[in-house]
Amino acid sequence: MASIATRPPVLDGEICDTRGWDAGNCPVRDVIDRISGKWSTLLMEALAKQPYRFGELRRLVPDISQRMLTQTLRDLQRDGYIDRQVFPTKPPSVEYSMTPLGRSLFEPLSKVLQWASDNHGSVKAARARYDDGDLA
Amino acid sequence: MASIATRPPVLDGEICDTRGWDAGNCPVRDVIDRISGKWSTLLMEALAKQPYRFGELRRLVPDISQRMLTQTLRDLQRDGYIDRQVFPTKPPSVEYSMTPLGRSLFEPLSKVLQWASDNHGSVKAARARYDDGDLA
DNA sequence: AGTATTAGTCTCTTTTTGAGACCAAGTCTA
DNA sequence: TAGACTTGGTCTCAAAAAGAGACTAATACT
Repeated sequence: MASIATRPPVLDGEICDTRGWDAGNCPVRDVIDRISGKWSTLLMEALAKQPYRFGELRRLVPDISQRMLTQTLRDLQRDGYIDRQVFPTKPPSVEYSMTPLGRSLFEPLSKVLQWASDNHGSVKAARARYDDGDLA
Repeated sequence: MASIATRPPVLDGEICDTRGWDAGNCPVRDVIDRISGKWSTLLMEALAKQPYRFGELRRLVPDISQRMLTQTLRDLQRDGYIDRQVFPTKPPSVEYSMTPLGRSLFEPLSKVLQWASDNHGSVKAARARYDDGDLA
């Protein structure tokens, strides 16, 4: 009922029906939630090029804490994107490298990274516009 | 010096030189950090299909809080990915829709989403393997 | 009068993240 | 030989972010 003025029509649940999109129980979310952290893509980008050791990654990403580096690497390893190999030296050294699964994910992911690089200007411009307060 | 056993060689800063990759001052991070939140991709995915109103999005993503919905939408709007249009009805209704910039980002992004959907099984398998504790 | 709607904001609690000390075992330096 | 430095972490504590839920104003419906 109701029909309030010129309001756009309500289209309940159409998305769900069209592609079976149940946001609450979604395999895509299960995967994406893990790689959408602040550090995941950054570390993937590094390891996509070559294997790195713990300390090297820490120097490469200067503003990550050891705690988050450890944890993010573990998460990526758990999901099968990277491999962890311990060299029994003194002190022991640990090398992280990308798995085939990781590389297969990084392929589409790198396209997003490329987009970000290409369109950084547009995004900065949009931010400036928004911050100048023209909400008209 | 040192030369500790069979340890892989240290390749300091190679990544930086090769592609000018300064993780601390990186335009890619500036863009990625915003869209890598827990809810950003989810809302983009919804709005890529059609415009939605605030309450519709809330119902569509049942486990998002109003607070985070408001904030994530504002962030996406600020970066120019979505548009916010207020209809002066009583009570007022607000419609969110994707901008051309948003669509252009969603193109590569949807590939990652597709990958997640396709490879959910492999990721779950990797997790099971890891959790079974075979760190051999 | 009472209830429901809209799109939020405000406060309070819980979770996540960041900063930094600390660890063992060995190597290098003085 | 004492002291400092290296490795890849873990532990604790403080700060920041996120979640839960109450609350708002103006109006419509019952």
